Amino acid sequence: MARGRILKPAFYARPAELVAEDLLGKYLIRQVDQETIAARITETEAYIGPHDLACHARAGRTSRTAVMFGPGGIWYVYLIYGMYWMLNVVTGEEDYPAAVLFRTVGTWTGPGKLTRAMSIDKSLNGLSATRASGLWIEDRGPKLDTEAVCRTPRIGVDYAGEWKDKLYRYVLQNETEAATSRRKRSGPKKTS
DNA sequence: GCAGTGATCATA
DNA sequence: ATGATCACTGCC
Repeated sequence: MARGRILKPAFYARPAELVAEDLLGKYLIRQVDQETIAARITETEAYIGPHDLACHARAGRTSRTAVMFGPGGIWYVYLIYGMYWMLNVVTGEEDYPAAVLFRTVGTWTGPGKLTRAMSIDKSLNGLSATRASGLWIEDRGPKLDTEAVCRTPRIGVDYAGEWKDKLYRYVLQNETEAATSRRKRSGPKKTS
């Protein structure tokens, strides 16, 4: 049963950038038979609409992308490289295709590893993320004061022209990690 | 650095 | 029907 507040459709019926950032620190809950796994969300990516050349919906509505045109708050799950299930949640209003990819939850780094660990596959495609059944997301309290949101370009979208550099990847870090990232980004300091 | 693996999509 | 392309991972 839910130990936190289940995120409602209104949470998802917003632009993907906002949903992607707000999902950080929430919990992804998987229930199969009597077993429940809960994992904190620490890395997401936003695919913001048909004009976003990294978004699957750039080619319009196809059988694969049809669920992206559904209402916010349903799962979009697809197979990549013949091996890995990618978990996304649809965002925005009905008929506007956009989604957020789950890239890291709990201790599983990488979108393919988290779906394998949580037994997530195509059978969840198109189902609701807003009911305590199978797979859903809960708010179990605010982010820690020691945590910060870092934005970077998305992974694996080099083909997307100007869209490959947009800062649509969101990572939840503690302050120490965030400071290290900032230092790396600004380059090594001159010492003499 | 690159192979593995299969659905999806454009082209025909 | 065929061939290219992947929102990845693990091993070299």
